[in-house]
Amino acid sequence: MAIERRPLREQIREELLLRLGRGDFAAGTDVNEAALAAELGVSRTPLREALITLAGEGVLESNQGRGFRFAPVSRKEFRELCEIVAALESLALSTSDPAYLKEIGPELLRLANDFPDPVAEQQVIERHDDEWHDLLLSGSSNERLLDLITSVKAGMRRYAHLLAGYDAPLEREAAEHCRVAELLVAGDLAGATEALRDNWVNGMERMLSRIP
Amino acid sequence: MAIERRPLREQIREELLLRLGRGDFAAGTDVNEAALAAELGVSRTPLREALITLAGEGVLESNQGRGFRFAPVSRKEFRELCEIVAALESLALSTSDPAYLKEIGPELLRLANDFPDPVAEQQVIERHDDEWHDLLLSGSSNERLLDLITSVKAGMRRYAHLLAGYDAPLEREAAEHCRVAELLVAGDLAGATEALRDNWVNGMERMLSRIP
DNA sequence: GAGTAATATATTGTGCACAGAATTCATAGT
DNA sequence: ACTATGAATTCTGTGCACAATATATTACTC
Repeated sequence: MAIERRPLREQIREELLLRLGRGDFAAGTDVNEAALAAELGVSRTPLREALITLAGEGVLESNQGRGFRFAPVSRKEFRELCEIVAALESLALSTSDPAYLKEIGPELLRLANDFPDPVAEQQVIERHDDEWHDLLLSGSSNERLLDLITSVKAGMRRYAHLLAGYDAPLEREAAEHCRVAELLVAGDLAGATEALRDNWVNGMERMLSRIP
Repeated sequence: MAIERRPLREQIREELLLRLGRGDFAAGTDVNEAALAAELGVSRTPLREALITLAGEGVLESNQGRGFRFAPVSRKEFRELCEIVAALESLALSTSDPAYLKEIGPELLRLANDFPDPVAEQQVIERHDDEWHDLLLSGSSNERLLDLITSVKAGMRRYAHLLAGYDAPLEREAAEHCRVAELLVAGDLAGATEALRDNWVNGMERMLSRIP
């Protein structure tokens, strides 16, 4: 058994994000610290530390005396988050080394074409999508930017389960990823950046209808 | 006496950011929780909560078993932060209501021309600059974006005291602010966005030499 | 019966204590 | 003198307890 040698607060944070992605927590509901701590088998102290981290990422809101609650979801906020991530990923891509991007282009193309089956679990699909974006941005030397993107994306997890079982857009998503990869192979960095932004905007529009 | 009715962790966070801006903490040094808590007159619990928040904003780093330390500064990271804020503020400005921007244009112009005396305290200059940027972005309806910008700027506080007493660039900063405001009054939103990005890039270059 | 005051309950915010890890210091051995 | 080993110390990570605040319930008046 590989014993975990990391602060509990980080493990708790990841566990909560996992459950959030599964839709275990309803948006807008209060967090009962004692109950949740007992369920996780930890004390309130590291749990609260994880909650504070998540509040900083926009997953939770905190009110004086009322503790934490899962931030409500809305079309408006989803649009806001997509716009932010689009801008940040565009920045990361446009400041990456073109030579490196050309090099990983084929791999990106392969991953895009190798999109998982629509009947696959939501988790699998998400992981595959994340993998593609991570590879795409792996050439950026702006570490702060990559951290920030990760953080903002954590805030988008709240919307993950709302879009489960939505197969139709998968092909379009794959097609758009291919387009980005092809432009990179062709050495057109500006075009690829534009295509990436379009991917986010289009993906956003596709998903918006599923949000209350 | 106005009794504070907010969580201690938030008050502590602000106090630490204030001291950081004054250069009270050397970059790269460890935080001694017990000592700092005693100095602030609070217990370690809310202090740690504040430290965790600041770590999420990039002000601090945390290592297992070694606690927190003030993140080291570097030209590379300063450049990264400027690029990020430039992109985020550009996004905020470009998605603002043009009519509103035209309306506040004159006020922005007035503020830009009314730049404080170079001999003024660093604090005063910073506050004035922040005020201008806040007003500029006040037309954005993307609340998440505004929060994010605030958070990233908090991470830049570590560089504030390194740039104290640097009068020469003040005029150029003012001139560039004027240019943004004039373009907004003229109704050229795209141009203003571009000018704002230039302001960040130029400001970055101006300051880079002062960083080790 | 509705509205308000008073009480009880539940839950957070903060302080505190202890165990365990990391660092420092001392000591012994080569 | 230098390295290595081990003890002592410092400090973090986590659990726990209490006080303050918010919420729910009851009692009471009109």
